[in-house]
Amino acid sequence: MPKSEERCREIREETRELIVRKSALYFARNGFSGTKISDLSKNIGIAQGSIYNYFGSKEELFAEVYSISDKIAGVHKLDTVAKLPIPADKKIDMLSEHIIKNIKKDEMFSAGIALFTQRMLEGEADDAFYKTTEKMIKSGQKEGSVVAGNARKLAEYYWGVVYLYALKRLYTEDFVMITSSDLSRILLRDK
Amino acid sequence: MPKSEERCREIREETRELIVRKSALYFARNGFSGTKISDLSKNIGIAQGSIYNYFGSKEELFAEVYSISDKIAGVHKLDTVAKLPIPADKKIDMLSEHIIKNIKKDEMFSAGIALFTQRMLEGEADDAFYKTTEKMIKSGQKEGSVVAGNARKLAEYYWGVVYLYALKRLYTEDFVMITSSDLSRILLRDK
Amino acid sequence: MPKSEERCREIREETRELIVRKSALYFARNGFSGTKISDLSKNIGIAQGSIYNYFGSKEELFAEVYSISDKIAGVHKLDTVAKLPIPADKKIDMLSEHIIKNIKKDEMFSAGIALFTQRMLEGEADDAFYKTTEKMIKSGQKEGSVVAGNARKLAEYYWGVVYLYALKRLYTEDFVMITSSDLSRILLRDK
Amino acid sequence: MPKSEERCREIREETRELIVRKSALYFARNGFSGTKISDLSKNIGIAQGSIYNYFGSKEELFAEVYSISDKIAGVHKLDTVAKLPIPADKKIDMLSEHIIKNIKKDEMFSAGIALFTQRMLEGEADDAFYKTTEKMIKSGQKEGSVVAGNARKLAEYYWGVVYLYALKRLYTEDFVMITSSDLSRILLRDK
DNA sequence: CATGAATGAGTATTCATTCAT
DNA sequence: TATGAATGAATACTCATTCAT
Repeated sequence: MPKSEERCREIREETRELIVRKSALYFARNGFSGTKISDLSKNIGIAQGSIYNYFGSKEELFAEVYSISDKIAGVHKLDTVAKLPIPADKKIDMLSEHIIKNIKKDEMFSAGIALFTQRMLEGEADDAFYKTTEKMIKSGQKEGSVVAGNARKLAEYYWGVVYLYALKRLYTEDFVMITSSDLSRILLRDK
Repeated sequence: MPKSEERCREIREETRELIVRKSALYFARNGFSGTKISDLSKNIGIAQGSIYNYFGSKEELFAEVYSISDKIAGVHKLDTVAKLPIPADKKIDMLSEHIIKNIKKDEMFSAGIALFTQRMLEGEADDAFYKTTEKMIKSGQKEGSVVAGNARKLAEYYWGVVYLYALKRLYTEDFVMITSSDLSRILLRDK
Repeated sequence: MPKSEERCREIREETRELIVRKSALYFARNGFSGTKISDLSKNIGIAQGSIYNYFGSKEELFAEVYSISDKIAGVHKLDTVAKLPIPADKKIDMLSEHIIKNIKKDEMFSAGIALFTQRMLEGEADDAFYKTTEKMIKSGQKEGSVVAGNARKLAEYYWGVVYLYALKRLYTEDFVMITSSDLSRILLRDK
Repeated sequence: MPKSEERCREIREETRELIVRKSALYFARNGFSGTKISDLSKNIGIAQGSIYNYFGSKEELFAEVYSISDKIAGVHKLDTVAKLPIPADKKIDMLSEHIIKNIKKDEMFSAGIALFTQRMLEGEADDAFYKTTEKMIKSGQKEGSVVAGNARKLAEYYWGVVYLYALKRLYTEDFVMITSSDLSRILLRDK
């Protein structure tokens, strides 16, 4: 019965995915210690024991969530944008627009950003990510559109602010969102 | 012979203060759930039981820490600055310098900021604080030194960035600090 | 495959019942403060944590034990006896025989009586219970078989003595039990 | 300064006495485990530490309280009454009157009775006490004034009821007291 | 001796994890 | 594989006792 076996794997994959996504939101909001497996399972709508059919431990689940936070946040989009044959300031505007739009409409995006950045803060995550931003910044500085200053600092600053608004989105209903041009202005000179 | 009542109160006050200050740093770093009373007591250098001579529960201690986070961060300094008879851009520069200097040299300041802002995020803290910043921003906008835009948004943005670097300071050794003029630039037009 | 929901409820009900019954004996003997959850769990034969799957706290468990003490003691039997179409002195004799027999043979009965009466002493329990006894006493007084005196006083006295021997049964091996006619004589005139 | 030394011992003796008496009431009401040193000290009006200047431990204090419970209850009065050259029924009436009067007017008497009887229940206390009562009962039986039955049983029964009303007095305001003749009737035939 | 803050062993409670069904 | 009751190690909290003043 190859078909049923196939279907089985599918279901398994779906459940696993469900767990990871729902957990991501919970972990992003409450942190590792602030998240109880019992809460998680209630939130997901499965039994506590079931989680352990997919992940060996809370830590393992968290690691998985961490490791896909970049996918959730769609961080690879950055590379796509970075490679476009357009001026750096355009790239930065595109990026900012993309980010602000997604923070507004997609809670999961915010969770991804929050987790990904926390991972970065703890020195675990992909340095390549900052490197790409730095490159964009340096091009912009050469082109005269980006403010002066250490490129690494500016990259950290830019993403820090993104993290900040992802957090705000996750924690409160009631805050005033910045615009994509506010965000871009971190890097871009006033015109 | 009983201890002098005066001396007794003094001792209590000192110990209480010690507990709160040391706990603040710990809570700021590890959050509520991530903080164990046993760790705290080790860190403070007193017995676990002693903490309960001053606070009824971990939650109560945390509430106290939260409630004094503004004092730890010295938030009232903002009022002093706001009242000075100088242009808004000068005030903002002074404020930014004060903040950046303290984040660099005083971990406790960062802890205060972090806790205070989290409290704000949870909608518990003093709105008056933002209000003061907003006023400064509006004056600056009239004077032409501050960028256009909703004052509340700008205030939240400014303090958000402060929070961000307080967090960075608390979590990692290794990050590139922004300058006070980077911080001021959130509000001030490029010259 | 999930356990049948029916079976689950059954298991829960059984375990809950087991905990309450075994705890009742322990609480009756040692009081609230004298009872440790660790002792209870050892005595019941389950893990400490399991108790907390059924009761939120030691206090809650105690309250439950208290609240069913009347069922444990089978206090409703009193109503049955009270309604029989026989003279009051016969009813009283039947009641006394029932009580003395059960104190002798059933430790749990004694525990129920002890807890129920303590609850009464604390003013929490069912007054209806005394009322029924009072009625029986008043009938007996009209019929000339019961001693003169305030019916409430006699009822309290009668049940007080029952409580006393329940306590003796719980605390010591070595005491001289009264007979059912000793007990009845509290209410009945000498013939 | 022999006088001052004398006075010193006196004060010490008074404080010790105060502790024991106040503790007796507390222990009688709440039992050993239900009594906290902190409550005790608050209740007595001295510091916790001070109690340890007089007693080595909570257990030692309790033992002291236990050991004087007979003095508190004035149990030796029983011997005095027993030796009077009057019929047993008169003795019993006198005893009952004394007991009921004191339960009504003196909480401390009730505490003494409660503790003394509990000690008896635990098999620690003075058997001589029951023996005296038994003798009185046996005389009364010979004289025809006391009901038939095992003297030990009757003695335990009589004092059990005394204990019961001492407890009621300690726990509640609101109960109907028996009369001394109710109490005597446990032992005496109806006339 | 009196005091009350400090102590830490003991007790209550939580929660990640296991396992029989 | 899904379930949720059971587990016990980890954690929060209490309280008898000590001790510097």
